[in-house]
Amino acid sequence: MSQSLSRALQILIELGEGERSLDQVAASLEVHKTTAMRLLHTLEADRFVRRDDRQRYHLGSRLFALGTAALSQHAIRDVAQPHLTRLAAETGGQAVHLAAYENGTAIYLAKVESTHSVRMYSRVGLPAALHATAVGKVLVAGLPPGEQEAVVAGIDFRPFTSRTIPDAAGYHEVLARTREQGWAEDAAEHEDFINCVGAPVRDEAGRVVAAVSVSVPDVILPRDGVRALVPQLLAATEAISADWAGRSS
Amino acid sequence: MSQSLSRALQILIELGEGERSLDQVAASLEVHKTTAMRLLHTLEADRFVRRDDRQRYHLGSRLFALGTAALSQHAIRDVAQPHLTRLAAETGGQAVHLAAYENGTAIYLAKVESTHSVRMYSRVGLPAALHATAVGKVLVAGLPPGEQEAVVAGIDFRPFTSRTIPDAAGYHEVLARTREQGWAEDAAEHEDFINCVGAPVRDEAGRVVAAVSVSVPDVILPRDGVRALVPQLLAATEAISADWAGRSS
DNA sequence: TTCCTGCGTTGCACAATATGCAACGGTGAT
DNA sequence: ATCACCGTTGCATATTGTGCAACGCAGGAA
Repeated sequence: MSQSLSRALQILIELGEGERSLDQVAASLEVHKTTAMRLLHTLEADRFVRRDDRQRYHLGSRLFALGTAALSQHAIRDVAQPHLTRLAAETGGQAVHLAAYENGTAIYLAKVESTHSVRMYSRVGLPAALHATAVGKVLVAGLPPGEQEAVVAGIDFRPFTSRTIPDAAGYHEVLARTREQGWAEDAAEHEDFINCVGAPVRDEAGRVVAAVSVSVPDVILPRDGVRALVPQLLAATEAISADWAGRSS
Repeated sequence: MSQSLSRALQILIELGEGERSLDQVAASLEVHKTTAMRLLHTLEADRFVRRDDRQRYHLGSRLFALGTAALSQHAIRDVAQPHLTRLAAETGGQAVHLAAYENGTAIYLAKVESTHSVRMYSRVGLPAALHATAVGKVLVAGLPPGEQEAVVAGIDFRPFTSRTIPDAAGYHEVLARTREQGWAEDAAEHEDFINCVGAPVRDEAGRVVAAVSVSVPDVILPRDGVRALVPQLLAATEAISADWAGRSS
């Protein structure tokens, strides 16, 4: 679409991984230094990028402001936050995530860290695998049929563990079950020894607007034990849906 | 420099203020709908922008991730954080700010909220007025002489209160005093009834890399009382400078 | 000293790329 | 039925972004 803009966005994404020099940026974009320079200068003028005294480029301060603004524009986050915290407490301090569908991906919008010192690879703003997480399944299952098909066709069924769903056929079955029962499971399909359950948040019209999941390491609770958390999960998502429906009043 | 990129950045900045339609974006950029559309589509493809079901454009989820990445790339923030918290506690729960100079402006990098329920107009990521805040004075006073002059020449001495420094002449005096005494004051120059003191954080070479300030409403402490906080402020900034110098080991 | 290597910058010629226009296709409100 | 609003498409034009080559500058090595 817009080549130069698209390149500039790639620069920002790359700078998100760490500082770069002009030549490094130019090399990874596969463009001439001149081109990279002008993009960087434009970004710098609006504080999207900053240069340190060693001439290395970093993400600029404008992104702080936009980052928090972006968070507050996902209004569902504010509505859900107290419920997420409560859900985490009720389930014994497990990790709780809120995610929403956006543009072919599921994105974590909020996270309550587990009180058990277990590391999970997730972070607010990063995408969640659509085929290997409970929130991913819930969000895809809630898409209108047309879009759903397109999205599933675009999924790379890359395995994370030995239990990751390997293909579209298996995935469609899971989606059907998810719709029937109103919640989804992730049985160590994304990270070994971690089971999750997830359920949808819906708006007044019944459309899925977000998904909530609870993640529990095997050592704390076996898979059946995690399933037993579903009623509490559903109570939370229903409460969020209710708050969401009544928000503008 | 790069026109299309620059326009796209304006879009992001504007979306930071709230949702917009395609026509609104095109109007405020003063370009044709087509142009705005292609920029928005490119931004959307990389999740910098998202469209809701009513076709309104919002900031996208990529900005969450970049926002937090940008914060963590300002390493001074992590070094300073514990000291800021302690300083706030030592001074009786006052508001404490950390700011750094970037590209002609001072930007708030971190903030400890006051425990008194006083609202201050500041937020992480937003710029601080160079001529009307303690951090602004400290940061400008610490610039190399050449750059300092250029920056002062670019300042718009817009008054915020009746005590705001009105011109460059007065400002230069204040900068000289700031350098001599090693700290700066803001005597209700930015917000009525709020006094601040600020001091620099320096690197190994003595260059100013950031500034810390304490802000106190008149009702809590008069101006002399705020000045009495300077020793604690300096202790904090010196501790941060020391940590900063020894960080890479 | 001199020679590197790595960083960013400038000026210029070319054409690829972004732009504006005009017309179209929806959807929802009046 | 009509209007207002929102987004989309195709196309001709020249503005705009691009690549090249040469330059400046600093720091380190020899």
